[in-house]
Amino acid sequence: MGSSGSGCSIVWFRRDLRVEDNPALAAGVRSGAVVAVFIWAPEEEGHYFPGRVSRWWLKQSLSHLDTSLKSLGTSLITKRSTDSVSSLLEVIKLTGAKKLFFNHLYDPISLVRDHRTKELLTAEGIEVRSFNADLLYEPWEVLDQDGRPFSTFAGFWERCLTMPYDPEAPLLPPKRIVSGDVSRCLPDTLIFEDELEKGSNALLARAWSPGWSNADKALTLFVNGPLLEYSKNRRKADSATTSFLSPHLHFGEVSVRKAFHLVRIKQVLWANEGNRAGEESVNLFLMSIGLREYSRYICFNHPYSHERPLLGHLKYFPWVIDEGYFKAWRQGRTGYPLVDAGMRELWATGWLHDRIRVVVSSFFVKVLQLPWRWGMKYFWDTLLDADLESDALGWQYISGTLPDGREFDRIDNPQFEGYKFDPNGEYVRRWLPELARLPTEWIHHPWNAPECVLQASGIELGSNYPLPIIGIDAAKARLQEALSQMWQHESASLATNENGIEEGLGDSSDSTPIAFPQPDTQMEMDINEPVRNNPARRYEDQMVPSMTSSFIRAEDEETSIDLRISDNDSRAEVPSNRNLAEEARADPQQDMQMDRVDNNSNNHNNNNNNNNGFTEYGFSRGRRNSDDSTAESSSGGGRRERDGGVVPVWSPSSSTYSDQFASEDNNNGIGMSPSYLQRHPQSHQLLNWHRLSQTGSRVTPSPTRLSG
DNA sequence: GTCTCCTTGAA
DNA sequence: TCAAGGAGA
Repeated sequence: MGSSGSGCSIVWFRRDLRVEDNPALAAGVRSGAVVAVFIWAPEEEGHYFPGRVSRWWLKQSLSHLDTSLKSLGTSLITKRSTDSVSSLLEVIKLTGAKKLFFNHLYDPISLVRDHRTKELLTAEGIEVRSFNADLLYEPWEVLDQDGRPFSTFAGFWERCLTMPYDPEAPLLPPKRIVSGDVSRCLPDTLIFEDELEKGSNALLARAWSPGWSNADKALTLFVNGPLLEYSKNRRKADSATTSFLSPHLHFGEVSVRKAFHLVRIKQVLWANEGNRAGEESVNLFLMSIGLREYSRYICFNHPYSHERPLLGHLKYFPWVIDEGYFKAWRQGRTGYPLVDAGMRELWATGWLHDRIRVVVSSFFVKVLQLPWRWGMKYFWDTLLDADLESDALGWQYISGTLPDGREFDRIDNPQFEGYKFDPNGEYVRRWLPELARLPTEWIHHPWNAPECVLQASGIELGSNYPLPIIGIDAAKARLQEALSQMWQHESASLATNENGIEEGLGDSSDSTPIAFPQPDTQMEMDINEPVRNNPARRYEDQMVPSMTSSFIRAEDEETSIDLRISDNDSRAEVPSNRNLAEEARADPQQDMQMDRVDNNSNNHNNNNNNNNGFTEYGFSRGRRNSDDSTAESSSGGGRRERDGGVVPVWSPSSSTYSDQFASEDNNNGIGMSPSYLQRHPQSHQLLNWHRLSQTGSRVTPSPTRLSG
């Protein structure tokens, strides 16, 4: 313990559970003795307390990391906490550390927490530096020609692929770590699962191997194997040809940059060979990496995106609040075999093919018309790779609340999708044993099957397999009706507002939390459930909402963790040491964006009528300590000041930024911009006219004109 | 063959 | 929307 007390560094592990290509760890090692810390403070996550399978993964991954660290010369200090920052302070006191290094996260809770950490520790005289370990490019690096964030994935990704500099090359693992003095710092034993959960989790280890070196192996295997056929196979629900990297990526066990570089090498190789299929596969795989990047990008630029739609055009949509529907969906008893098979697979394994995620979530939003946040929360609770940013992006995409999202009023028919993704019905038969004997001809629409076929297959619709919960035609009709209701509400509200009457919840209806249903006591699964044997309570941890440890009451949910600044405020500032030219452009909105910690005091004027304790915080990544800008490069490139550099933070500054999504109304998410209208005139029917007229757009808010 | 209408896929 | 592709006139 060479340097006890003489200023060792804390390396704070979070979702970067690897020793390879870990810039924070590398910086720690470079600067001397290291104390590696993991703090388990799930209560800080509010609703988003990790689900059972996710906690299982974390447990394995931490133990794997600890083993690696031990072989390098130190070990992982684990702390159970309800407040990460005070736990850090405690560890710092006990070890005499003088520095703290960590890698960036981009979800809103982390941004607030990390900023607070930085402020408090800096005030204590601790040097705090943070790094990019999670993304190819930091969100603030990827901007359009006007220096603004992109609003569509295509633009964003195109820019990423044509950046003037490549993503940083991955770092090698340290050869050796000098351990700081942790003799006074007792690790806590972390409890990630109870006895019941242990039983449910027992089988997970057969299919998955958490831990960074396993992740590395999985990456290598994928790149040298299924990657080539990725494009061909991606439409098959049942194929084992996806990368299976997502849980590894979620916990940062594998570096996205490493994956990117490996895949790029293949791309060059295959391009030289003229292997079109291979190139196509690479592009598609990189695109899915890109979507992950984009999810962080969106979350950073719109930190409420896990709570609220980015587009406000569904503000008045009358969602169906029906827990019976919700339950049928969760249990895989909707009467649509592909949907049901997917939901049962999710239930049993915590995993779902990307295509099937689209199918079940689209069914949820369009056919059942349940509020998307319920579905997102259920995914959060059940997916092995549950990831707030990615899931928020996915559900918003499906719900059509992104500028480049799907059309809201187009319903996909699960029957046809069934024959597309599962043409032989194998997937359905695996997860719905009650349909196993049904001929392929009927497997995706048993309700059409002749009675004699059903009988021969041992199926009694409505008894051992449900009839469709709602017909697709009925769902379409209901959706149209709901949309016209929405327009009526919208115009009524517009009229009210024009009369100068403040509409009490006008700004919050879209975002008004439709509270999560009360937890069921159990799932009452009467289906064949392949993996378990103690029926009574085992599902409890998967209930939506699994908020047992949430400190947030349901009625407070939005105001507590929604961080509901007006979205003018919520757009982060440009880092103070970067992009100054862009910042300085003479655009009034940009000027407002320039408001800073120290000189802004009038930022709550933007009809932020749901002020609460949190609204005083603006979203700012800009206020960096001067030491931040002494960025050194841990990876030798040095072209960018990525390392030790820009910290995405919240600050008490409320930058009143408003980007090209004219969005002075704080609750409407992005709002629609004129350019969006030009690009997507078809979406006009879904627009919020009120907002349009406010944006200064020349578009006449007249549905007849626009829809014609 | 070519024009139109329709469906489908799409981040 | 928008592009692509199939069916049918």
